Amino acid sequence: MSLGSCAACQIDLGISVGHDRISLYIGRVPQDLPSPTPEYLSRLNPEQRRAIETTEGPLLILAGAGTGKTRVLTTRFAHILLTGRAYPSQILAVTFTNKAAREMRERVSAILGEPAEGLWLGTFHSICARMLRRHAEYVGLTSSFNILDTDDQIRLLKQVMEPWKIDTKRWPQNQLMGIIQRWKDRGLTPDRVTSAEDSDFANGHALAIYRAYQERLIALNTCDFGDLMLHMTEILRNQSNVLAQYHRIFRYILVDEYQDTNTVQYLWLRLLAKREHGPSNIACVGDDDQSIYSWRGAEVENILRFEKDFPGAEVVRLERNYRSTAQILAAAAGLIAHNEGRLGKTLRPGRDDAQGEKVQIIGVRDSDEEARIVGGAIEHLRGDGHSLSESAILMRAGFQTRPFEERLMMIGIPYRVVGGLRFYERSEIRDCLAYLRVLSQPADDLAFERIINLPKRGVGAVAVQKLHTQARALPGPLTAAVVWQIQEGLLKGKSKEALDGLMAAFQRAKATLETEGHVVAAEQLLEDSGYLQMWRDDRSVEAPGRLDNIRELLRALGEFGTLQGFLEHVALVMDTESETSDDKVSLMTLHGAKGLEFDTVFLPGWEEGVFPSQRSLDEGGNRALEEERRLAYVGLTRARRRAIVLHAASRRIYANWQSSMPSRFIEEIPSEYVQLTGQAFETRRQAAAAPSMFASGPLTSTRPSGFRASRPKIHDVKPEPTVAIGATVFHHRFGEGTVIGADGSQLHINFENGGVKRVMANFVEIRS
DNA sequence: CTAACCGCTGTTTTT
DNA sequence: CAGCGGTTAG
Repeated sequence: MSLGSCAACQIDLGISVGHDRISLYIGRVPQDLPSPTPEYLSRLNPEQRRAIETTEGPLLILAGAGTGKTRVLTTRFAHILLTGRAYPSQILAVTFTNKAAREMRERVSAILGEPAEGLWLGTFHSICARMLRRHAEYVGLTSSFNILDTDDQIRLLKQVMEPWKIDTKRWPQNQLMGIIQRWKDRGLTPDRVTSAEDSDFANGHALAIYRAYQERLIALNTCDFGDLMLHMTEILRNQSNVLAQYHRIFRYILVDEYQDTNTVQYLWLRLLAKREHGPSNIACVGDDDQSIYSWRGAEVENILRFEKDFPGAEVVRLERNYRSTAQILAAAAGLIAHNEGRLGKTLRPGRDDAQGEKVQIIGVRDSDEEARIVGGAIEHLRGDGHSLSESAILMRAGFQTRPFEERLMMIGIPYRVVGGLRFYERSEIRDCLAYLRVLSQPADDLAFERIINLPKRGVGAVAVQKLHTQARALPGPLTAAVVWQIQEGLLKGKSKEALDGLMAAFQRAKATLETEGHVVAAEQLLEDSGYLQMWRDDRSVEAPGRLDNIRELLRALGEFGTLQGFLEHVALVMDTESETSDDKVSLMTLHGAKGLEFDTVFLPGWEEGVFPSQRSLDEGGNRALEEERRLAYVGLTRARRRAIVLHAASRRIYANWQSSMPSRFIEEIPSEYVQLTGQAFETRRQAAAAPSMFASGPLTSTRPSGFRASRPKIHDVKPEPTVAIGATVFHHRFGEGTVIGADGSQLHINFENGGVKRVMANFVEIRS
């Protein structure tokens, strides 16, 4: 994005045409808006207006679910512009998702009546990337640095770890990656990690490896995601001239989803917001009750602490909910009230609708029945004229979609799984991207390694290893090592031919890039390197589809002015705008559902161990439980009219059946807003009678984490019966059968009409 | 350097 | 159960 500058006001601007247009527009404001209440401020409630009209000084907007948060944020943005307080380029607006950024941009445009361009509006990462390209040299990068994906990060770390000879069985690199990321989330460069922050990972080598990893990233002229924030924050901390420059630019700062900010994001914001003279015009919108990303480094404390960080901050609470029925709101409020350490907010119905339906809680036998009931209910709703896109099935984990997909497929209901594998994550796309990355940035060894033997060129691991040694000696990137080896005649036979050809392809593409542009160059590179031919020769069923995807990639490439612009888009945006127009039921995780709403929401799998997830509880104790509860709250508040919670008495986890208890969250919803159906009564009574789970269950467990026994346990609702071989038993699904063997509590039963099956003993009734 | 096999390990994922 | 990574055998 090229920025113009405006001599008159001494600041960087967006596209200067935009500047002219906006300033003209602002100049007309008094005539255009004669009434004291401009149109865009009408029909807002008093709190919302306060959140918009309090433009000066720090402001925290606590916006509960469905209280018009996005509307407030966008109107505030527009209000600042329309009242002439700032030019578009003087407002910094940060979101977490590209979707939120896009939405905000569109809605601001709608209020302004023209496209909003040249704004500092985007995700934390995209804005940092944009800044970092300008100041890359301060951290030893050049402005054309590449951004690595998670896959490359792990591969790079693996390489870096090698000299330490660490037993990756005991100390998996994924875990170390996690530690490094947490450090980055907290704004800790290797130099800032104190001994107190250090990890005992691999006998205390973690920090040294982190340092080496960072050095390697710089050498490759690359960044991982965390670096975008970390480097930029470091620059703002150390380079007062750079910081001053941004202080001059940004008059107003808007932050969305503040409860999800991590420490670096907080530090970055604080640096930008706190200026030597003048107030901090920073407005943060968030909801502590919807903080569900602590496992990714988010610190709820940031929002809880806001008034201390920014003394004199105003706090506005948005509590009028315009989304859900009174019943759903009351149920959700009752549930979330079980959390401690909240800022405290009570959602009130904002519209005078009827009360609506109670939250339905349905107990079922197993996951098949759960899917059958949900499928049936959706069919029913469709029969009553409701469109499928108004229903969603929200679950704790991605793999839970499986039975629902099967069922919906069987009964012929179209569905869409949101958050599955994304376009840019497909292997053929990543291969192509690797080619393009090398073209744009020959020092990107990771990209080069991915494609050096793809298609197969007879360059194996051994050869690559040799190149690495070579590259280290030179020192330089792998591509340079290859060129050198060819020149020196160190390569022979097939591998020489192959690498010669590959390097020539890059050379030609580079030339074409200059003369005919990046699209032609990309196409030529993929052709000359033999990559496209590889798929054409592939006789498998997927091959044609993959070629289609590559064609799509090239088409998308054409939408960008430069190769680098495109690569940045891919790295940061990752999301391909999916067709939302089709009438389909949405299946997604609760995390994926944040910010969305549906008339009807199905919430399956509300069982102890599943939701709240046993793993969370084991690892994070009470903190994690509260986060799980917030997740449940997010789930319930997605529903406009109907929320249906389901729980199964037994569920197949991996290989075997496990009986499970209803989630404690079900208990926690006040009973007056709930309607129980099916076996719920039964199971809950059993649960209450069974000593334990609710009172002193695994919540406070001191069991060491990571131990295999910590996986979801079998909750013995009934005492385990002892069954003799030869006994006749009855099973609710398979009918009568004869016990022919046993394996612990698992019985081998020969059923009359189902053959031999293995069944847990407490699932059968003994007949004789 | 590839192909077959064993054994382990299973959340959530805005960027 | 199933997918992946790592090892081993050809």
